[in-house]
Amino acid sequence: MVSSGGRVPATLESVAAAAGVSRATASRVLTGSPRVSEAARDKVLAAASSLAYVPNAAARSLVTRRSDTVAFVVCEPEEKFFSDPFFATVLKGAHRIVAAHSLQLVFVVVATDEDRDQLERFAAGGHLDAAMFVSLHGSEDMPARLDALGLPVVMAGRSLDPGAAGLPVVDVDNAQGAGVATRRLVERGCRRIGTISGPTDMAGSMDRLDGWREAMAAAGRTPHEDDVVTGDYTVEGGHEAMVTLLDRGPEVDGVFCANDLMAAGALRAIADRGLSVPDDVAVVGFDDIPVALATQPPLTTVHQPIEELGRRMAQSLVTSLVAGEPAPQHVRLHTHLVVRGSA
Amino acid sequence: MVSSGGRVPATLESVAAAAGVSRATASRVLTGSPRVSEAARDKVLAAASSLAYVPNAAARSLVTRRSDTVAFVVCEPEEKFFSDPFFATVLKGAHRIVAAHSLQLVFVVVATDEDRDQLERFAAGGHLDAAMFVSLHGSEDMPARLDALGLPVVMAGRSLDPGAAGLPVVDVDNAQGAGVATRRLVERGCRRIGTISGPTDMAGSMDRLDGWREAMAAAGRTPHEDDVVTGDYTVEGGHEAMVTLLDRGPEVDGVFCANDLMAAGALRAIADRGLSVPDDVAVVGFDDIPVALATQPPLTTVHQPIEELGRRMAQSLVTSLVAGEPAPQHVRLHTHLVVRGSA
DNA sequence: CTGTTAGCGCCTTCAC
DNA sequence: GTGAAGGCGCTAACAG
Repeated sequence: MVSSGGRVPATLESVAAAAGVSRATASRVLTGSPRVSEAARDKVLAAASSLAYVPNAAARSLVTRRSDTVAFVVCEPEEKFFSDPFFATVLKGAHRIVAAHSLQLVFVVVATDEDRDQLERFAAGGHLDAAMFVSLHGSEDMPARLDALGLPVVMAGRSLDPGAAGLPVVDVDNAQGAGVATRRLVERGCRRIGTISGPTDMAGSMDRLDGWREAMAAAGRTPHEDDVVTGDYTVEGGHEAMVTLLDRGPEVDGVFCANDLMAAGALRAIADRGLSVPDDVAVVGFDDIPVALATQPPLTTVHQPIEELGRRMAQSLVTSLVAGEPAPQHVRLHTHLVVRGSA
Repeated sequence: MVSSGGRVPATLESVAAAAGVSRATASRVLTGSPRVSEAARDKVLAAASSLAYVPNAAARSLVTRRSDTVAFVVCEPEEKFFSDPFFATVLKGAHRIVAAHSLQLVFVVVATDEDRDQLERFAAGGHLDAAMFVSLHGSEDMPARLDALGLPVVMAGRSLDPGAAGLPVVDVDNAQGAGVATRRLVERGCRRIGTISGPTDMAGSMDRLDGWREAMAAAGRTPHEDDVVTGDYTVEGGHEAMVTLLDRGPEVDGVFCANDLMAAGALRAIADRGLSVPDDVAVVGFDDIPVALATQPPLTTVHQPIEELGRRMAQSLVTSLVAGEPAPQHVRLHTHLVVRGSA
């Protein structure tokens, strides 16, 4: 408490002096080395606390060659991602685990090739000990590039980049989730079931589309290509896509949307047409974010454990960082259907 | 390109050697010092690029005593904040500016006193050059504590902590925005206008409530205390609050909600009652986040420039960090009413 | 304009 | 168990 507004930074040197021991011993105590006597330990600890000692991060990092920093990388060429609560929830989960291990989380956005190079040198410069990736589009190569630098890496969902094959992934069974959603529509008695898919350059989108296709086939349906419209995971995109779907086939009476935001947009398009949900058109979403409760009617949707996704990614990095063990190659989380009013 | 998967970290020393100059000169070139000859500069730059040299952050930080790191601090005792897109949007704006100045953004959540102490020592340890705060509840003292450490600080919205008086703030005129919203309800002909406020321990919530009160008074209305219900900025909270409002006064025909998420919940409660919006009850929200487009009907709401809020906060820190100038004490952004279907 | 000389604060062999 | 000494990679005077 001595130096509250303290202008004196207190170094290991001063702590050692105050404790009447050498710098080496003080260091041993502070890093938790076992080879120190009780007495010395007590004196050092007392001195450190009375001087409000805080180890200098840079100095430590310089010699340990670790930054105790983990990156949360958002690969977002189109910046739509941010308005999706999905993103914040993953971040929250990741932060929780990372903080519990006294690591710091740096937030990085990669949109341009310049950003990519900058991130790579950032990592090469020793700023980073590991990185987790979210919202991977197309053949994003940053996971592979950082992996090549020797950093532990993990991705939320597969990457379409061939170079990323074999890197740790945390995801849910998108195809299965989509299948459950589609089956709900079938069992409800929908005659013509369409789908609004996510961007075609994202693995998860494609898996959900496949899930829809498979479930349709399993139900003996042979969907027309007109019943598939590609969206962009936004409310507006979902609205537009639904308009298209309705224009192409006014008899559509069931729709599986690849995320809740698009489902919310679809709901609005349906209402604009004077149609009612779920009687005229039943709608199922994916994610189960808060907006699913705010729509009219509330959304029937495929729940995925978003926060846990973030936790598991962080856990994966911590495992290979702290424990030094290899990270699990693929963690797959479970989804389940939450039935509300829209289907 | 030589050492792509390079095991050789390349130091300033090696660059200098390769360029045939001293370490000092190499350093001057790399830090952009003017006092270097063309020739030397070229040789150093060539050597650096051919060796894929990346300066070691820790070493530099150790001597410059700057970390080039800015913290984005979320003071969130109740962790509801994350599901609000508001949060992600501020983060996005802040990141943009921070990245443009080659600073890194570390993401910090403060929920417990332990977190507070940890953040303080993190800052004291030289990890941080500045910090911006978001979602300030009650008398959160971290802004003041970091300020006491000598770090530039900025807050999104006022803090109720007396110690934070005088610290830089970026916000909108909440009272005015609430007033515009309320007036809309009055002009629409609503007879009994209620409000769902935000948490009472947040300055912005109280300002919006005041704005409602003032506008009511200006319109010659003397609202009953029953017409004020405190919410928590979540969809569920808004739903509950609306139920209460309707129970207490079924004649309520206008409601100002302190944010869009609560407005979305209110919409649902109204629909559950078999009432229609805006004919039976008109609703105005605050924020203008994407969910405002997803509700049925879409929300009439007070737009605030959320991303700009983040940009301005970052700008404030950059100003006092890079330019060394004092940050603007109070930046106030503008709001405006966006009329959609709900009022 | 450039090289030389000192550390920045800390961890870590290496002897004792 | 403990101290002495060296050096991580870089910048910043200080001379020339």
